[in-house]
Amino acid sequence: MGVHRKTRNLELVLDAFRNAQKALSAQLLMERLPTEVNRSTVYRLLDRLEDDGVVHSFLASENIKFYALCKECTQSGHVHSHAHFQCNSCSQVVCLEQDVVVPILNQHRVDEAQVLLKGQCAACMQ
Amino acid sequence: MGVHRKTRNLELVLDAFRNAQKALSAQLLMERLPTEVNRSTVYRLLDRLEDDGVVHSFLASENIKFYALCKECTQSGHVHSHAHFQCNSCSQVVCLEQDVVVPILNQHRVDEAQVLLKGQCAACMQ
DNA sequence: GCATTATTGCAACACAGTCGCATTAATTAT
DNA sequence: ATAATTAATGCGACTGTGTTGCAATAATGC
Repeated sequence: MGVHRKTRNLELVLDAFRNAQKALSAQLLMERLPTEVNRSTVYRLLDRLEDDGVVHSFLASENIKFYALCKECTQSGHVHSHAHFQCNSCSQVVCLEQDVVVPILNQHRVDEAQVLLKGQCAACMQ
Repeated sequence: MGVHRKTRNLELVLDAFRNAQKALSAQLLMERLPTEVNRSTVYRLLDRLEDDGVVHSFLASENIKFYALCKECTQSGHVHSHAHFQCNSCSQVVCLEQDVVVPILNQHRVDEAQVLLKGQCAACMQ
């Protein structure tokens, strides 16, 4: 787990993710924190949490990195064959249950698959 | 096709993609152009080519947008269920032939799937 | 050739994310 | 409990990708 101290900021970040129940960008995360936390600190916390297998990250629209709590990851390596969904209307991002069938390639060795499905979420289709 | 003029820069960009035979970021593209072309111009050309269905774009590592020539796209809409592969060692990005099986979701309507496979390419495995 | 207007280059900007460094605070040893 | 250690933080400056307004340039149609 590396060296860690149980700081207030760390708890705030984890609480935010638990309450959100979805993926958050650094920006969205900061907006959800009850007290202001420095931008650098937030990025550093996210990096650490990712290293420790607590959250995973992936890219969504507009070149923005999203983070979400991991369910099946260990520190030794992230396992993220599950897909992510982003709504083109409200931009919300969620982790999906579905695993993605990673094609077998003879020219390359695939270690990881990042899958982002885009479309409309239930709320925005009404 | 919108309104277009056959400019030297446009030809240079298209030639670069044809010669590259792989996906390029704006940065990589500029490095491959025989004469210097302004950064804004390059981005504007890429936007236009994407609108016209000539190239498609997707995000790779480090939040960098890559572009590649389209083979089956029309102006009316891009079709990109094929996957992309990026090598973790040399960072090269290529389009794969394989189509991706997009899972069926009852909570969302999926319009598009962005799939980035990451690992090691043949050249880097030696 | 001339007029029209798309394209270009420039400079300034916006934004996500990073880094060095001095300060603060969580943990450990005494 | 107090002091020492060092991880975590905040700040400011910075990097890199991508965008935008505007004046100058050049491709096209006549």
